[in-house]
Formats: sequence, C-alpha cells, structure tokens
Amino acid sequence: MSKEVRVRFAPSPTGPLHIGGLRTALYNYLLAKKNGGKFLLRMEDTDQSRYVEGAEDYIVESLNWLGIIPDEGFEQGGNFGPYRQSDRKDIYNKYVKKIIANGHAYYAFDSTTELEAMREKYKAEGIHSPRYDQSTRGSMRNSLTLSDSESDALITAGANVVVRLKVPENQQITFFDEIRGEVSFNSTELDDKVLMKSGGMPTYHLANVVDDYLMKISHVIRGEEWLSSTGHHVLLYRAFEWNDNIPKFAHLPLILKPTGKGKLSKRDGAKFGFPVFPLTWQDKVEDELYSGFREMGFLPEAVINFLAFLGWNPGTEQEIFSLKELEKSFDVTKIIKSGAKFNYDKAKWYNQQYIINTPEEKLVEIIADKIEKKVGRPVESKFLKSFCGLMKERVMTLNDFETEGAYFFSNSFQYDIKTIKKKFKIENALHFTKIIDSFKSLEKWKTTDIQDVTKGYITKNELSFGAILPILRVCLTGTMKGPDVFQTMELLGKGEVISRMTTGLEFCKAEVKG
RNA sequence: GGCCCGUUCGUCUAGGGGUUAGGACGCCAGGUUUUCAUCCUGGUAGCAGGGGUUCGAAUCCCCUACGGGCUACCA
Repeated sequence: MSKEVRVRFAPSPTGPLHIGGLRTALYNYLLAKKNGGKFLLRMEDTDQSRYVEGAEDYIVESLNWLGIIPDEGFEQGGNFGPYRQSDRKDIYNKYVKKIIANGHAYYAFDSTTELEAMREKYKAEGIHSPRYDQSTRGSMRNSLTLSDSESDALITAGANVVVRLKVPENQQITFFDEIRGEVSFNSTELDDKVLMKSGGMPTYHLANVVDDYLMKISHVIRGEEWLSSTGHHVLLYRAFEWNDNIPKFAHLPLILKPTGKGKLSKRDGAKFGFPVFPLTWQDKVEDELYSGFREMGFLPEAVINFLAFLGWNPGTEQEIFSLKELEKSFDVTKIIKSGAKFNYDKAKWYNQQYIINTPEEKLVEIIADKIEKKVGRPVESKFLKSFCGLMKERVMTLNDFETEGAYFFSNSFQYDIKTIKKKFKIENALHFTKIIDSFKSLEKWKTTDIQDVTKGYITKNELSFGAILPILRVCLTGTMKGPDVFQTMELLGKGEVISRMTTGLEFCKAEVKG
C-alpha cells in the first residue's frame, strides 16, 4: 500500500505571487489530482518584517482564478492545521527543544556585529565565504563553547538567542530528486543553519521540515532555489529520527527572462511588456502597478496550459490541455531539468487558441461588463454574441475585443486615410450614393441580402470589387482590419450603415478634393 | 571563490546507442478569405567544444566552456 499523496504549496505573503510560484502550485495540484491525493495551501509567514498587506488575499485570489483550489488550507480547514506558520509557534518550539536535547542543535548568542567580525576575520585569512559551521563554531559564543551556567543565564536573559543546527562532520547526504535523480552533498560543506530566530520564530528550514512531517506531506515540489538547502533538510529529518518519513523531492527548474540571463523577476514585466503576475498588483511601497494576465485579457485556462508546458510536456504532440486533461497526463518525472525562458508569444498563442474555442455565449459572459462600461450604455446580449462570433478569430486577448472591435459600438473613429486616397475615385461617388440608396430600399437586412445587392450592383455596372468594397469597409469601420464587411453590416444594422456610409462618403469626397 | 544543478532550431521541447534529429511558437513563401485574422501547404533553423567507450554516439563516461541556483536571525 503506497502512502496517500499529500502535497503542499507553501508561499510567503511577501508580495504578489509571480508565475514561477504559480507553476509550482500548479504542478503540486496536478500531482495530487493525478493520484487522488490532497493539495494543501500553507502560508509561510515566519518573517514578520517582510509581511506585505494583501499578499495573502492575492495568493488566494490567484489560485481561485486559475481553478487550483486547495483541499486543505487556512480557508478550507483540514485536520492538519493551523495552516499559517505564524500560528504554529508552539509546535516549532516543542520540536526545537527536542533536537537540542538530543544534541543535534544548540543555542548561539552571537550578535550581528560579532557575526560580521567573524566573517571579516576569516575573509582576511583568504576564506571567500566564511560561515558559521563546524570549523568556526568552536570560536563563537554558543552553548557548545560556553559553560552550562553561562548559557542558561543568556537563554534566560533572552536577547540574541538563536538555535542552530549542529551539522555533523563528514557525512554523505544523498537523496533522490524525482526530476534530477540522485543529488548528494557532504555535510562538511554545510553551515550550521539558524533554525529558530531570536524572536522565537522558526526559519524556513525548521518550519518546513516540521510542518511537512506533521502534515504528512508525501512529495515536496518546489523551486530549484531550494535544492542547495535540501541537504540541511535531510539532516533535520535525521535529527528528528524521521528517516522513514522523508518526503520525495522534486526541484523545479526556474523560469528565466526571455532575453539575456537570470531568473524572471517582477520588474521584467514592465521591462519586456508582458505580465509576470496572474493578477494586477498595486505595490503601495514602491507605488508601482504591476500588470496581471487576467487584466491583460488572458483566459485562466490558457495561462494554466501555458504554465504547465513551461517545463513539462506529456511526450506526445498534443499541445492543448485542459486542467482536467493535465490532471490525467501529468507526470513529475517528465518535468524538464533546465530552466525555461519565458516566451510571451507562446502565451498569446495559447490565449488565442482558447478564445477561438470558447463558445460565444461564454465569451459574452466574460466581456459584457467591460464592454458596457467602456461604451457607457447597456448592450443587448444578442448583439454581443454575434459580435464575439465575428471577432473571436482575430483577437489575441480578451481586451482586443473592445479595442479592435470598438467601431461596433461607436461611430467616432479615425478613417484610414491611406486606403481612401488609394481606393476612392471621385468618379465612383455617384455609385456609392446609389449603393446607399439600394440599402435603403432593402427589406430584409441579412448578410446574404446585403451582399447580393452590393455585388449585384458592382457587376451590373462593370465596376471592380477592389474599388468599392474597401471604401465600404473604411466608411463603416474606419479600418481595413475586421470581419467580413457584409456580416459587419448586418450586425451594425441598416440605419447605422446608411448613416455611416453617408458621412463616410462625404469624408472621402472632401479628402480627395483637398 | 566554494558547493549544487543544468546545456537539442531564435524560443518551448521530443528523442535515453543505429532516426532523412520529430513537433509547437516565431519568422518567410504560397493557397483560401477581394481586408485583417482564422484555416491549409511548404520553407527557415538545432545536438556548446574537446577527448574517450563503441562496429556505431544527440544519446554512456571524463574534461573544458557557458548558463543558473545557493552561499542571511529571507523565504
């Protein structure tokens, strides 16, 4: 009987969640669903100094938007709570006492200045990155070097007391990473990490291991930035004698900048002109607005699909996967080892695919409010449905509906002068007037009728389509881009078409003369 | 600097000893649509370098180079 799959997404509320974190959440979620397991959301808020107001809500809302809903967490509840680390201080305290007692951790009393002095001293001796470890701890102020009575006094006094892991000498630490295979460290390379900070809060390392154990986490899927500290985590499991309960590890490659080097950062969005966050985030400290995929007009399904494929693929040639399909096909061992550059073109392509495959009714639900807000009046849903049908094959984002299709809602637009100059011949002016007249006398205002009467007129008078159709389009929409001109006319309505044609024709005449 | 991880078209990737090295995005060309987009067809372009092992390496091993991560009382 294999253990139940229980995975967690454990973000820190230090700011908005960026797409790297989101992908981590997604992979965790997929592994849980694939195996009928549980996906938990745990808030790692042990650093009160970095706590950012609203970040927690942002994380929850982001996951909700994407449909990655936790089975357990501080909102859903569960039998392994509390799910905020700040609410678990007593638990960490209890466990840290335990490993101090069994000799795997110790108290250290060094002040910041003392630590700095130590680093300076060893640096001067040519050691590049001096650390608090087995080679230096003997010359520091801690419960290993001080007498018991001295230590006790300092512990009681309470200032500057931290607990450090006593890393053993020359131990081989090997663990199996589901993505990378065997990874090993020698303990001599590892420093005596702080487990409990002076305020009594645990550090990530302690809290993480204790929580994963207590919450019966079976797989730890996290970013590659944690790979180096996994040695410490394994040591911790050993110190607690939880060897049989070490979770499986999977360290995800980082998401890189699209150009240049380095991992994607929050500033890259503004720099390269694409979102790196799921939702727009107003940063109060920096007074900066970071754009989000949702506000940029992306469908959550498209973002999911795009994110899933940034570092994973099923090994088949299928590219479009719904969340449900991903849940079935996902396989941690197929995750790519190397970092992937963020490719906004591909993200847009996914979005376009999803928009095209979304039924018009659904699109109306999504964009109706935005359109009406922009137009400033209610718009019939029947109209919107046709509008979506005409536009959805030519938009990249949801926002393009209102920008590229603005002329369906308003007649105040700029005419494409170039086309008018090129295509409008003054000797055809009378023909346009006659075409307008034939529109007026049209009883049924359907695409085919409009098309028949227009094309009929062109053929009968031996005119060319190229001399008439572009001008019709420009007069009606201002632009040369857009759906079929006759379908556009049907949707615009007879009155509107006649009115726009009349003013448009006057504009053309004036333009050519002037 | 040290430790750890990585390296297939411009980008995302398939491929795990014998393949014309496959797909997708982008780009280019053609077709459809007398617009744009969609759609269809075709094209462009890649195994970081050097040594091994082998009858035979993109594939296995080593070295180098390059990239990335970590090196806090941050996560």
